[in-house]
Amino acid sequence: MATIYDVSVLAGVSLATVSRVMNKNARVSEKTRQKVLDAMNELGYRPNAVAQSLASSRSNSVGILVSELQGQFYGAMLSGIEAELRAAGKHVIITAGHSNEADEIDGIEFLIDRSCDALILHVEAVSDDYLIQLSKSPVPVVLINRKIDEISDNCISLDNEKGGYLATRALIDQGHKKIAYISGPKWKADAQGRLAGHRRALAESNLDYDSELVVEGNYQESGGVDAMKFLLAQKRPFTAVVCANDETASGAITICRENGIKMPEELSIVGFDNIIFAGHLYPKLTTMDYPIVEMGQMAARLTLKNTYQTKGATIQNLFEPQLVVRDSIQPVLKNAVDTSA
Amino acid sequence: MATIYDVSVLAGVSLATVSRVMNKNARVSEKTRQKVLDAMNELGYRPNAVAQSLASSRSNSVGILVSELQGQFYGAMLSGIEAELRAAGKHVIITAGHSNEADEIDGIEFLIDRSCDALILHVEAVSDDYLIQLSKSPVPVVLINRKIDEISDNCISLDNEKGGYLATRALIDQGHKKIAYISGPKWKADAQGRLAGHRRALAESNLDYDSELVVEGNYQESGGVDAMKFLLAQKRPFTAVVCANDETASGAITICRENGIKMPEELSIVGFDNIIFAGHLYPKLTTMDYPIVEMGQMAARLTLKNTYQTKGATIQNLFEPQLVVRDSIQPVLKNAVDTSA
DNA sequence: TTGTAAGCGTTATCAT
DNA sequence: ATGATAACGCTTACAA
Repeated sequence: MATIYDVSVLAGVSLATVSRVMNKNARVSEKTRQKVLDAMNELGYRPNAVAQSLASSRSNSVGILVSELQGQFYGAMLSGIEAELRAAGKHVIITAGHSNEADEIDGIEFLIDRSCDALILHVEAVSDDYLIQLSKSPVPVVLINRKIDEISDNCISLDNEKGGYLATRALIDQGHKKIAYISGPKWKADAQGRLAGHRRALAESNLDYDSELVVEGNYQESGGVDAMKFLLAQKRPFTAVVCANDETASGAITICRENGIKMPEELSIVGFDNIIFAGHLYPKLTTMDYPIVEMGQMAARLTLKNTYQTKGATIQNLFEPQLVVRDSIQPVLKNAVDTSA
Repeated sequence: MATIYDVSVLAGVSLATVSRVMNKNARVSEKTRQKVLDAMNELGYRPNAVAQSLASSRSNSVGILVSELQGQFYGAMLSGIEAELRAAGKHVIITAGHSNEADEIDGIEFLIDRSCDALILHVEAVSDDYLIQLSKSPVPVVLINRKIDEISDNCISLDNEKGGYLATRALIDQGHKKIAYISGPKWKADAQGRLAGHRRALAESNLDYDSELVVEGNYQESGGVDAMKFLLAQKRPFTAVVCANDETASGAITICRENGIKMPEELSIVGFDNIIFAGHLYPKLTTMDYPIVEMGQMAARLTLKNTYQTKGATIQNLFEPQLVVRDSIQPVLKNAVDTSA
């Protein structure tokens, strides 16, 4: 592999000059510029990124930490970020935090150690304090799906509480009174927010909050499956269920169908996230749109602005979820799930 | 940020000694070892990964290139790889190739420039020659979902042709004779393989290959949607359709339902990949299982073996797809899609 | 077992 | 506009 030295020799100039033509900033005479460029071509020269990083403590790449590599939500988020960054000529280093503190910290340190120019994090387990501290370090950080007041400028987040509220509200507006809820893992902030919104909607309409109808899932199909089995086994009537995300809803729907429950006639369902699949479920899922691709782009844009001085970008820190009405809800009739079946 | 120098001073030893305790290989007296460890702790020392890479041309991380960050298939693949590698203490740098040659090459060079110790690639656009050439370079390469004879030891692939064959065969066995096919992008090798298998199954049973019933999709829901619309508009009868992957099937199913076509009574459908969602579609999708998680793990294991001398690993290069029967197919009756509807 | 010192391939500060 | 040369933080012969 040719080095900058080889190029300098072939071009008959100094190392410094070669470096200058690579980093377009400094002025170099057009003539020597060409000589150098030619030499580079002839040698098939490619700068050693590691050496560049060491010398300049920049890397032209931003580190991304996401909870899981799997899942439509994360996939969409990564796509949004990557597309925007790549368009700006930046590269992306992605790693996973697995929703647990040790892995998240490990991942963050890995990214920093690779001298990423900036970080975009979707972290769940790590504490606010840690992040506040982190944001004081030299490497710019953008948080996605998390809002911390002290560093709110660096947060791109969704109003989860409002989403939970709107989801439940959609059901209440259709006359539902017994509304079950399959939550995400309760230690997660977004799961808490959504559930809080659910409770607010209930309270606002003077509906009781029945803790027996609230069960914790895992944001995955399997959680929806288990939770719905549990709800049905309880034989406690409900006419609608809001699921903390679409995967959960999908699992729940599967179990309902296996139990011969007609949707939406006998049971209305609303999901959360509006992943691509939501529109292909049967019944097509009414859900809260989580503009995760746009938010990913926004996070990237914020990074570009903070770190690479890209200008002209308007930053939107808080996004609003929006109800997407499809086929999975309908007005309540006398259609409580027959718990004696 | 503390450097190795700070540690050496505090511990009262030389740089080399500190380096030695970090790289457990060389022998260091237990006493000095402790002194160094203490100093590291006291300073909160973290080695500079970039400097390490530059000096040693190793990075303890492997580069992964995948076509898209989005999609259940890629997500599963990434998870499989990452889990295995992380368990071995290796990190992962992920980037996307977007199924086009320029981006794929760009991504590969990016990874090499980061001095990844090895590469695991899911590439589609780049030529065999390029990859053969690449595999002669110092950095070990493992290819996933691609088989190139000259470097078959480094390939972890699925027998796509057999999968296509088996999928169609399942339908033929149920008496179907008019079988439509929604392909993946025809320039992709796996799409070609699957379609070839389809044709072989047809030929074997003396069924005509009707090119009017073969339409090209994009491996996504949208492609399934468009393709099925097209097939239905043709008013050319068929009693079954095999879709080149599950997303495609999902889109196709949506359109069928919108057109009042009963599945599987009026139309049998089989997918390919067996992504998680397949079991939650309605009807539950019969599909070819693509053991992508295992294959990802295997790719990781092969990398570990080649690059880090991990031993005791048995490598399986070729995987077999397997039919997973669910609810989306049934024996043919007189149930051709009513094209006069 | 431990220390010395020469790289690794760039960038960046001074001179010129 | 160009050239020397000292970092950057670590690894690794080679000595001791």
